[in-house]
Amino acid sequence: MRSSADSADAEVRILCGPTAAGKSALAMALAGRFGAMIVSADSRQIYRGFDLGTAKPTPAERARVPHRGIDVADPTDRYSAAAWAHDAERWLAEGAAAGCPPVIVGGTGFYIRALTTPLFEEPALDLERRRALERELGAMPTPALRRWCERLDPARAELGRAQLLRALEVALLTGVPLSRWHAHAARAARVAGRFLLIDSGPALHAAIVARVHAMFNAGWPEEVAELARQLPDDAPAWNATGYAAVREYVRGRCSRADAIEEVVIRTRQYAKRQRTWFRHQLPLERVVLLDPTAADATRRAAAWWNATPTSASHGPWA
RNA sequence: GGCCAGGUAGCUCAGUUGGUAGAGCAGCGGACUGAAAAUCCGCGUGUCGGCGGUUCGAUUCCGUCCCUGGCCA
Repeated sequence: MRSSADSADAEVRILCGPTAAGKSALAMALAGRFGAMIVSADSRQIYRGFDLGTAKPTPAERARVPHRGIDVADPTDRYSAAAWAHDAERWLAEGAAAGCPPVIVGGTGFYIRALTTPLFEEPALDLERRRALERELGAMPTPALRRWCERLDPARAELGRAQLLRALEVALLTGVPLSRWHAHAARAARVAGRFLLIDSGPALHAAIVARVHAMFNAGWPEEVAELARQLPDDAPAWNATGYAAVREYVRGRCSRADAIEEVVIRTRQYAKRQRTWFRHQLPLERVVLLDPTAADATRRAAAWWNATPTSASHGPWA
């Protein structure tokens, strides 16, 4: 049935969910079965050298299944959701050209949404003014930023520091509040997606503990010691979960046990934020939930893979 | 065995000159348009170690017992 296969490919398949839930293993299984290409939607796996602590696919896995979205930025670079969405369109086209149906796999929901629901069309910003402004705003305490934002773009004033900085930057550089840009400069989506939301539920906490121990045993501290030798402490890649704690450990400022405990806590908090994000930010009618530890998980994942866009919306709910 | 210091939220502790208690961390919920593994917001009933006594009223004062740590035997 040629036509049904074509329509199934019209929407890109997206595996998402909290960290350590088992997305990668499932993606590898699906890719092996359907000859797919994996496109990583992970804001930390993009950084070269940050391997063990980001649970990056191993060289062996990358030899077995073609991957994109890994090792595409230097740890001192500031990557972005917009950059990922732009690059991802290219990667998806590469997969199609090679005859590999692409599957997006990752926990960075914001990146994925930037692809399926594009960010607004940003006007060209004066680079020099932007740098100067960044320096000035960066030195201000968060409450001051908030007060200023209440004047320039009140709709954004309740958000976090990073969002306040962005709102002020856009308002001051373009003369138009960011929330107004959002309302009037929307872009049409070029990629539609359907989602398999992977979550192992109550088993996730234990899985995180096991994974953190495995990372330490695999030589994560050695990786961090080497990175710390080469990179400034404020390189953007360092704010990957746990890396700062492991750096403290390799510098002798805390015990191995303390570092492990800290990383476990940070990872759980991260997984919780991801759950909240996926629970509220995804288009529900395009989402199928799956517990990868369930007995029939592989069968159900394959069924999701083969479902046409129409049947996906009536698909099985976990 | 004796002396001293403690026993209050999951953890570390504060406090109540007697009117049943609150911080940090953890946890839970939420926000999220070019830093997103980021950045923020909200949420605190717990036999105040047990049992007696004094008191209108005890987590607080007294007695006793139990537990933990330290010192002395």
